[in-house]
Amino acid sequence: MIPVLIVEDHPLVAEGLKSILSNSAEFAIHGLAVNGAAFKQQFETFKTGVILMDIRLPDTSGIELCKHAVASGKPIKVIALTTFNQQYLIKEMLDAGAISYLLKNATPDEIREAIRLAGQNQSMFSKLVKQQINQLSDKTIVLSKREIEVLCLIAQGLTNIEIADKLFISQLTVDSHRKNLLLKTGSKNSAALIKFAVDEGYVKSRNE
Amino acid sequence: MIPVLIVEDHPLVAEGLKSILSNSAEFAIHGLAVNGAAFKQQFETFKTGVILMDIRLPDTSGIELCKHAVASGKPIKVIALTTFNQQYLIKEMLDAGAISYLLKNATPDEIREAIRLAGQNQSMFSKLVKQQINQLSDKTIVLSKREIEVLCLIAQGLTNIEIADKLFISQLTVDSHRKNLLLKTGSKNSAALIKFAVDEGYVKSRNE
DNA sequence: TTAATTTTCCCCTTTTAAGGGGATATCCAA
DNA sequence: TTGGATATCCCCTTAAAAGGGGAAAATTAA
Repeated sequence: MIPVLIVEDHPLVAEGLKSILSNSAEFAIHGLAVNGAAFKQQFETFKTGVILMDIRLPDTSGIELCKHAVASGKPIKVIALTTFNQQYLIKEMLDAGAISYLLKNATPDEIREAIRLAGQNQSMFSKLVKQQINQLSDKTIVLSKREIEVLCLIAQGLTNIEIADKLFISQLTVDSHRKNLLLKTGSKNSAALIKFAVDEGYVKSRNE
Repeated sequence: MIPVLIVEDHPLVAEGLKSILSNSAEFAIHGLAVNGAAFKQQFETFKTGVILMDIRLPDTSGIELCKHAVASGKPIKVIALTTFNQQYLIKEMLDAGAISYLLKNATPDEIREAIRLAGQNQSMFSKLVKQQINQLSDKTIVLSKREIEVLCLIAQGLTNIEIADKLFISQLTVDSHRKNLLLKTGSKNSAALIKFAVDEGYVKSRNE
């Protein structure tokens, strides 16, 4: 019997998880935390088992909570369960010590299997997540702080001159940054660059 | 007893919905459709009741299915249930005949209440959706089909000449569309336009 | 069957971005 | 302390987008 702690702020998804885990005697639901505060409280009495961890939470991020859980030294495993398939989130979550990373379109069978595997210290990733992880090792696009700064201003519709004014640097410098952004991201022009930026989470869409 | 047809491709959410509706004798789940094809089949035998309709589906959109359902003339009500809070989706869904629009972070109580209300021909909207609807009456940005088509190609990084080739129209026409897009959306340039497009859901982010 | 919108096409000029280099301080990490 | 990346600045040319019009078919809606 594997104890499971669910961290999930969407009631519907939480309900779904409870439903698919409670049909079987294999799993014992320790509790449901709808935010970081609730999690920390419930984690106190959680001695061993598996945590199903949402990443975006009202008051904090699942990445922080995962670090918290791992740092406790308890024999627990964290499975990330989220809608977000961004490279940088996957990387941070795995760096934080998560053993598996599933997307929310996962089937009940996949989730149950991931929990079983976690008990045996084995990983499991959604197909799309695997692709992202493979790309992680190949070509890691690393944008510098300044480049990200410029990128965000481009996304706001500023021209190079306006960006230069805002950052107190020469227009030529902004020009360089922009060229490097296109080069590094493999984008053909500003439009494609911004699309990339939103996809990769450098620029946040209003709906994320 | 209200018959309910669920249209939802995320297994977890579907499971959650089944769970919160099956506890009560008030609702009778007619079926679960995970895509448009399945919906059309199951809709054949659905005489009256409420449809919980996801918008983004693997093979079609909930907007199309809603139109289909309304056109049938059967005494049914459609409730949109989705993660997307974009103005144009809300508008299209309501235009298609949906009575209510809920976000997926809705509570079980809210969902049950929305179904009851739908049976009495009354609407219900999530808080954030209400805000969007209020803004709708103010300034409604309506992009034409062709404009959206061009917009998506711009987001892919194509130049006007490439878009013209792809759509078998003159480069000058694409130029016009692009100008109108900037004008209608109030964007200063392509970068801002693409940001707007992702925000409003005209262009899908990889992570949505 | 009008009227309105959409789609298509065209003129013009100016501004901005993109593509091709290069160069020098600075800062960070091996 | 010595590379390597970063951030800054500069040259050049070409391509593309933006800004300002206008106008005729084709659809769509009233």
